[in-house]
Amino acid sequence: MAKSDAQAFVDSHRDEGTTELFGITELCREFGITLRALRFYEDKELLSPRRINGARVYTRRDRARLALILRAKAIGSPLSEIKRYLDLYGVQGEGRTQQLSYVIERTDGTIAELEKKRAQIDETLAELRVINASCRQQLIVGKQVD
Amino acid sequence: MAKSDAQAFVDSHRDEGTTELFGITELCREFGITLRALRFYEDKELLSPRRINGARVYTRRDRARLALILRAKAIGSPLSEIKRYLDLYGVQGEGRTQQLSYVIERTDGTIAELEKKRAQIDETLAELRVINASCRQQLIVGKQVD
DNA sequence: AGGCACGGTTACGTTAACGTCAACGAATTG
DNA sequence: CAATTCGTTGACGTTAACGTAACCGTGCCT
Repeated sequence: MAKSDAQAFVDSHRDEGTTELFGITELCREFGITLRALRFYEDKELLSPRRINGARVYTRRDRARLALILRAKAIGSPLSEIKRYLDLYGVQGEGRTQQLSYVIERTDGTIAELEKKRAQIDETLAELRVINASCRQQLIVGKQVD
Repeated sequence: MAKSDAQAFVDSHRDEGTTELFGITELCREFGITLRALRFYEDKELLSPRRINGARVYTRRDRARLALILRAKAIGSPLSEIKRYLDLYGVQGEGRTQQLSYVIERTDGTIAELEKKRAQIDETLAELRVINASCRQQLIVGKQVD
Protein backbone atom coordinates (compact mmCIF):
# COMPACT_ATOMS: atom_id res chain seq x y z
CA MET A 1 0.00 0.00 0.00
CA ALA A 2 2.35 2.60 1.26
CA LYS A 3 4.86 1.23 -1.17
CA SER A 4 2.50 1.39 -4.09
CA ASP A 5 1.93 5.04 -3.27
CA ALA A 6 5.61 5.75 -3.47
CA GLN A 7 6.05 3.46 -6.41
CA ALA A 8 3.20 5.16 -8.20
CA PHE A 9 4.75 8.51 -7.58
CA VAL A 10 8.06 7.38 -8.88
CA ASP A 11 6.54 5.61 -11.81
CA SER A 12 4.40 8.55 -12.77
CA HIS A 13 7.44 10.72 -13.06
CA ARG A 14 9.71 8.11 -14.54
CA ASP A 15 10.06 9.69 -17.93
CA GLU A 16 10.24 13.24 -16.74
CA GLY A 17 13.15 15.31 -15.64
CA THR A 18 12.31 15.85 -11.99
CA THR A 19 11.86 12.44 -10.41
CA GLU A 20 13.03 13.43 -6.92
CA LEU A 21 12.90 9.83 -5.64
CA PHE A 22 14.91 6.82 -6.67
CA GLY A 23 14.74 3.09 -6.15
CA ILE A 24 17.85 1.12 -5.39
CA THR A 25 18.23 -0.51 -8.81
CA GLU A 26 17.60 2.78 -10.51
CA LEU A 27 20.39 4.44 -8.58
CA CYS A 28 22.72 1.52 -9.07
CA ARG A 29 22.28 1.51 -12.80
CA GLU A 30 22.79 5.25 -12.96
CA PHE A 31 26.12 5.02 -11.17
CA GLY A 32 27.16 1.64 -12.43
CA ILE A 33 27.45 -0.03 -9.05
CA THR A 34 25.83 -3.12 -7.59
CA LEU A 35 23.00 -3.43 -5.11
CA ARG A 36 25.37 -5.10 -2.73
CA ALA A 37 27.71 -2.15 -2.84
CA LEU A 38 25.00 0.38 -2.14
CA ARG A 39 23.69 -1.62 0.79
CA PHE A 40 27.22 -1.97 2.00
CA TYR A 41 27.67 1.78 2.05
CA GLU A 42 24.50 2.03 4.07
CA ASP A 43 25.86 -0.56 6.46
CA LYS A 44 28.89 1.64 6.91
CA GLU A 45 26.61 4.59 7.52
CA LEU A 46 27.66 6.54 4.48
CA LEU A 47 24.04 6.67 3.40
CA SER A 48 20.75 6.38 5.25
CA PRO A 49 17.88 6.39 2.81
CA ARG A 50 14.31 6.42 4.02
CA ARG A 51 12.40 3.18 4.13
CA ILE A 52 8.96 2.81 2.67
CA ASN A 53 7.44 -0.47 3.62
CA GLY A 54 10.90 -1.85 4.13
CA ALA A 55 12.22 -0.82 0.74
CA ARG A 56 14.93 1.81 0.42
CA VAL A 57 13.94 5.10 -1.14
CA TYR A 58 16.63 7.58 -2.09
CA THR A 59 16.21 11.33 -2.35
CA ARG A 60 18.28 13.67 -4.42
CA ARG A 61 20.36 14.44 -1.38
CA ASP A 62 21.17 10.76 -1.05
CA ARG A 63 21.99 10.69 -4.72
CA ALA A 64 24.36 13.62 -4.33
CA ARG A 65 26.05 11.95 -1.38
CA LEU A 66 26.49 8.83 -3.42
CA ALA A 67 28.17 10.84 -6.15
CA LEU A 68 30.60 12.22 -3.59
CA ILE A 69 31.26 8.77 -2.22
CA LEU A 70 32.10 7.35 -5.61
CA ARG A 71 34.34 10.24 -6.55
CA ALA A 72 36.20 9.93 -3.28
CA LYS A 73 36.55 6.22 -3.85
CA ALA A 74 37.96 6.85 -7.32
CA ILE A 75 40.56 9.08 -5.75
CA GLY A 76 41.51 6.22 -3.51
CA SER A 77 40.02 7.14 -0.14
CA PRO A 78 38.87 4.26 2.01
CA LEU A 79 35.22 4.26 3.00
CA SER A 80 36.12 5.01 6.60
CA GLU A 81 37.69 8.31 5.58
CA ILE A 82 34.89 9.08 3.20
CA LYS A 83 32.45 8.81 6.05
CA ARG A 84 34.30 11.38 8.09
CA TYR A 85 34.59 13.52 5.02
CA LEU A 86 30.83 13.38 4.46
CA ASP A 87 30.20 14.15 8.08
CA LEU A 88 31.95 17.45 7.55
CA TYR A 89 29.22 18.49 5.15
CA GLY A 90 26.56 17.94 7.77
CA VAL A 91 28.20 20.16 10.34
CA GLN A 92 27.79 23.23 8.13
CA GLY A 93 25.89 25.93 9.89
CA GLU A 94 26.19 24.51 13.39
CA GLY A 95 28.66 27.31 13.84
CA ARG A 96 30.23 26.24 17.10
CA THR A 97 33.82 27.44 17.18
CA GLN A 98 35.07 24.09 18.40
CA GLN A 99 33.53 22.31 15.43
CA LEU A 100 34.61 24.93 12.94
CA SER A 101 38.25 24.58 13.95
CA TYR A 102 37.94 20.85 13.67
CA VAL A 103 36.55 21.08 10.16
CA ILE A 104 39.30 23.47 9.17
CA GLU A 105 41.92 21.13 10.54
CA ARG A 106 40.48 18.13 8.78
CA THR A 107 40.06 19.86 5.45
CA ASP A 108 43.55 21.33 5.67
CA GLY A 109 44.90 17.85 6.22
CA THR A 110 42.93 16.31 3.42
CA ILE A 111 43.87 19.12 1.07
CA ALA A 112 47.53 18.58 1.83
CA GLU A 113 47.24 14.84 1.19
CA LEU A 114 45.44 15.35 -2.07
CA GLU A 115 47.98 17.88 -3.26
CA LYS A 116 50.73 15.42 -2.52
CA LYS A 117 48.90 12.72 -4.41
CA ARG A 118 48.35 15.07 -7.29
CA ALA A 119 52.05 15.78 -7.44
CA GLN A 120 52.85 12.08 -7.54
CA ILE A 121 50.42 11.61 -10.35
CA ASP A 122 52.08 14.43 -12.25
CA GLU A 123 55.47 12.83 -11.83
CA THR A 124 54.20 9.51 -13.04
CA LEU A 125 52.41 11.13 -15.94
CA ALA A 126 55.60 12.84 -17.01
CA GLU A 127 57.51 9.57 -16.99
CA LEU A 128 54.81 7.72 -18.86
CA ARG A 129 54.75 10.39 -21.53
CA VAL A 130 58.47 10.08 -22.00
CA ILE A 131 58.21 6.33 -22.42
CA ASN A 132 55.26 6.73 -24.72
CA ALA A 133 56.98 9.30 -26.93
CA SER A 134 60.15 7.24 -27.09
CA CYS A 135 58.20 4.22 -28.26
CA ARG A 136 56.40 6.20 -30.94
CA GLN A 137 59.73 7.52 -32.10
CA GLN A 138 61.14 4.03 -32.42
CA LEU A 139 58.09 2.93 -34.33
CA ILE A 140 58.60 5.69 -36.88
CA VAL A 141 62.27 4.89 -37.29
CA GLY A 142 61.40 1.23 -37.72
CA LYS A 143 58.96 2.02 -40.49
CA GLN A 144 61.57 4.02 -42.38
CA VAL A 145 63.86 1.02 -42.32
CA ASP A 146 61.20 -1.30 -43.69
CA MET B 1 81.75 -17.12 4.58
CA ALA B 2 80.27 -15.82 1.38
CA LYS B 3 77.89 -13.84 3.52
CA SER B 4 80.62 -12.27 5.59
CA ASP B 5 82.27 -11.16 2.36
CA ALA B 6 79.17 -9.36 1.26
CA GLN B 7 78.46 -8.08 4.73
CA ALA B 8 81.99 -6.82 5.00
CA PHE B 9 81.66 -5.02 1.72
CA VAL B 10 78.42 -3.40 2.75
CA ASP B 11 79.69 -2.59 6.20
CA SER B 12 82.88 -1.06 4.92
CA HIS B 13 80.91 1.42 2.88
CA ARG B 14 78.18 2.00 5.36
CA ASP B 15 79.08 5.56 6.19
CA GLU B 16 79.93 6.66 2.69
CA GLY B 17 77.80 8.09 -0.05
CA THR B 18 78.10 5.36 -2.65
CA THR B 19 77.12 2.11 -0.99
CA GLU B 20 75.76 0.46 -4.15
CA LEU B 21 74.41 -2.50 -2.19
CA PHE B 22 71.69 -2.59 0.44
CA GLY B 23 70.49 -5.02 3.02
CA ILE B 24 66.81 -5.54 3.59
CA THR B 25 66.54 -3.64 6.86
CA GLU B 26 68.55 -0.81 5.44
CA LEU B 27 66.20 -0.42 2.50
CA CYS B 28 63.14 -0.77 4.68
CA ARG B 29 64.24 1.94 7.03
CA GLU B 30 65.05 4.22 4.12
CA PHE B 31 61.58 3.88 2.64
CA GLY B 32 59.68 3.45 5.85
CA ILE B 33 58.24 0.04 5.05
CA THR B 34 58.41 -3.29 6.84
CA LEU B 35 60.48 -6.34 6.07
CA ARG B 36 57.30 -8.26 5.50
CA ALA B 37 56.15 -5.81 2.85
CA LEU B 38 59.41 -5.94 0.95
CA ARG B 39 59.43 -9.72 0.97
CA PHE B 40 55.84 -9.63 -0.10
CA TYR B 41 56.69 -7.52 -3.15
CA GLU B 42 59.32 -10.07 -4.01
CA ASP B 43 56.77 -12.81 -3.68
CA LYS B 44 54.64 -10.94 -6.19
CA GLU B 45 57.65 -10.66 -8.47
CA LEU B 46 57.87 -6.90 -8.32
CA LEU B 47 61.46 -7.24 -7.14
CA SER B 48 64.03 -9.97 -7.48
CA PRO B 49 67.12 -9.09 -5.50
CA ARG B 50 70.17 -11.27 -5.67
CA ARG B 51 70.81 -13.74 -2.90
CA ILE B 52 74.12 -14.03 -1.22
CA ASN B 53 74.25 -17.05 1.00
CA GLY B 54 70.51 -16.93 1.25
CA ALA B 55 70.27 -13.29 2.28
CA ARG B 56 68.71 -10.70 0.00
CA VAL B 57 71.03 -8.12 -1.46
CA TYR B 58 69.58 -5.12 -3.25
CA THR B 59 71.31 -3.08 -5.93
CA ARG B 60 70.58 0.51 -6.87
CA ARG B 61 68.35 -0.72 -9.64
CA ASP B 62 66.30 -2.63 -7.12
CA ARG B 63 66.18 0.46 -5.00
CA ALA B 64 64.92 2.54 -7.91
CA ARG B 65 62.26 -0.03 -8.70
CA LEU B 66 61.15 0.06 -5.10
CA ALA B 67 60.79 3.82 -5.31
CA LEU B 68 58.55 3.41 -8.35
CA ILE B 69 56.50 0.76 -6.61
CA LEU B 70 55.86 2.93 -3.60
CA ARG B 71 54.95 5.95 -5.65
CA ALA B 72 52.53 3.92 -7.72
CA LYS B 73 51.05 2.51 -4.55
CA ALA B 74 50.57 6.00 -3.18
CA ILE B 75 48.66 6.88 -6.31
CA GLY B 76 46.42 3.95 -5.65
CA SER B 77 47.51 1.32 -8.15
CA PRO B 78 47.20 -2.27 -7.00
CA LEU B 79 50.39 -4.31 -6.97
CA SER B 80 49.20 -6.38 -9.90
CA GLU B 81 49.05 -3.30 -12.11
CA ILE B 82 52.31 -2.03 -10.77
CA LYS B 83 53.95 -5.23 -11.86
CA ARG B 84 52.79 -4.81 -15.44
CA TYR B 85 53.81 -1.19 -15.28
CA LEU B 86 57.29 -2.14 -14.17
CA ASP B 87 57.50 -4.77 -16.86
CA LEU B 88 57.10 -2.00 -19.42
CA TYR B 89 60.40 -0.55 -18.31
CA GLY B 90 62.19 -3.77 -19.04
CA VAL B 91 60.98 -3.98 -22.61
CA GLN B 92 62.81 -0.78 -23.56
CA GLY B 93 65.24 -1.36 -26.38
CA GLU B 94 63.83 -4.68 -27.52
CA GLY B 95 62.42 -2.61 -30.36
CA ARG B 96 60.06 -5.17 -31.79
CA THR B 97 57.11 -3.39 -33.40
CA GLN B 98 54.60 -5.66 -31.71
CA GLN B 99 55.94 -4.86 -28.29
CA LEU B 100 56.27 -1.18 -29.00
CA SER B 101 52.62 -0.87 -29.95
CA TYR B 102 51.67 -2.75 -26.84
CA VAL B 103 53.68 -0.41 -24.63
CA ILE B 104 52.13 2.59 -26.35
CA GLU B 105 48.66 1.21 -25.80
CA ARG B 106 49.28 0.46 -22.17
CA THR B 107 50.86 3.81 -21.42
CA ASP B 108 48.12 5.62 -23.29
CA GLY B 109 45.59 3.83 -21.17
CA THR B 110 47.37 4.51 -17.93
CA ILE B 111 47.88 8.13 -18.85
CA ALA B 112 44.18 8.53 -19.53
CA GLU B 113 43.29 6.95 -16.19
CA LEU B 114 45.69 9.11 -14.29
CA GLU B 115 44.44 12.25 -15.97
CA LYS B 116 40.92 11.33 -14.99
CA LYS B 117 42.00 10.72 -11.45
CA ARG B 118 43.83 14.02 -11.43
CA ALA B 119 40.69 15.79 -12.54
CA GLN B 120 38.69 14.20 -9.74
CA ILE B 121 41.26 15.26 -7.25
CA ASP B 122 41.07 18.80 -8.56
CA GLU B 123 37.29 18.83 -8.19
CA THR B 124 37.53 17.57 -4.66
CA LEU B 125 40.26 20.03 -3.83
CA ALA B 126 38.10 22.89 -5.07
CA GLU B 127 35.20 21.80 -2.88
CA LEU B 128 37.35 21.32 0.16
CA ARG B 129 38.81 24.77 -0.28
CA VAL B 130 35.34 26.27 -0.40
CA ILE B 131 34.36 24.51 2.80
CA ASN B 132 37.59 25.50 4.42
CA ALA B 133 37.27 29.15 3.47
CA SER B 134 33.66 29.26 4.58
CA CYS B 135 34.60 27.91 7.98
CA ARG B 136 37.39 30.41 8.41
CA GLN B 137 34.97 33.14 7.49
CA GLN B 138 32.51 32.04 10.12
CA LEU B 139 35.25 31.87 12.69
CA ILE B 140 36.14 35.48 12.02
CA VAL B 141 32.53 36.62 12.19
CA GLY B 142 32.12 34.70 15.43
CA LYS B 143 35.09 36.47 16.99
CA GLN B 144 33.70 39.87 16.10
CA VAL B 145 30.50 38.96 17.93
CA ASP B 146 32.38 37.91 21.06
C1' DA C 1 79.37 -21.35 26.08
C1' DG C 2 75.72 -18.01 26.06
C1' DG C 3 73.34 -14.41 23.97
C1' DC C 4 72.04 -10.95 20.76
C1' DA C 5 71.21 -8.96 16.22
C1' DC C 6 70.07 -10.00 11.71
C1' DG C 7 68.18 -12.90 8.35
C1' DG C 8 65.23 -16.79 6.56
C1' DT C 9 60.77 -19.63 5.85
C1' DT C 10 56.18 -21.43 6.73
C1' DA C 11 51.68 -20.56 8.17
C1' DC C 12 47.81 -18.52 10.08
C1' DG C 13 45.25 -13.98 11.17
C1' DT C 14 43.27 -9.49 9.61
C1' DT C 15 40.94 -5.55 7.27
C1' DA C 16 38.51 -3.65 3.38
C1' DA C 17 35.12 -3.97 0.06
C1' DC C 18 32.47 -6.23 -1.81
C1' DG C 19 30.51 -11.12 -4.48
C1' DT C 20 27.57 -14.87 -4.11
C1' DC C 21 24.16 -17.72 -2.67
C1' DA C 22 19.82 -18.91 -0.01
C1' DA C 23 15.46 -18.02 1.60
C1' DC C 24 11.97 -14.84 2.21
C1' DG C 25 8.05 -10.93 1.62
C1' DA C 26 5.23 -7.76 -1.14
C1' DA C 27 3.32 -6.35 -5.54
C1' DT C 28 2.17 -6.80 -10.30
C1' DT C 29 0.73 -9.51 -14.24
C1' DG C 30 -1.29 -13.21 -17.12
C1' DC D 1 -3.99 -18.34 -8.26
C1' DA D 2 0.59 -19.08 -9.93
C1' DA D 3 4.44 -16.94 -11.83
C1' DT D 4 7.41 -13.21 -12.08
C1' DT D 5 9.57 -9.04 -10.50
C1' DC D 6 11.68 -6.12 -7.09
C1' DG D 7 13.27 -5.83 -2.85
C1' DT D 8 14.84 -7.61 1.97
C1' DT D 9 18.07 -9.89 5.32
C1' DG D 10 21.60 -13.10 6.78
C1' DA D 11 25.69 -15.79 6.16
C1' DC D 12 29.61 -17.36 3.99
C1' DG D 13 33.37 -16.75 0.28
C1' DT D 14 37.03 -13.91 -1.84
C1' DT D 15 40.97 -10.83 -3.07
C1' DA D 16 44.58 -7.66 -1.77
C1' DA D 17 48.16 -6.43 1.12
C1' DC D 18 50.16 -7.12 4.44
C1' DG D 19 50.72 -8.27 10.23
C1' DT D 20 52.09 -11.51 13.58
C1' DA D 21 53.84 -15.54 15.66
C1' DA D 22 56.77 -19.54 15.70
C1' DC D 23 60.87 -21.51 14.80
C1' DC D 24 65.44 -21.92 12.72
C1' DG D 25 70.37 -20.64 11.19
C1' DT D 26 74.69 -17.71 11.42
C1' DG D 27 78.14 -14.67 12.74
C1' DC D 28 79.99 -11.88 16.35
C1' DC D 29 80.79 -10.26 21.20
C1' DT D 30 82.00 -11.23 25.90
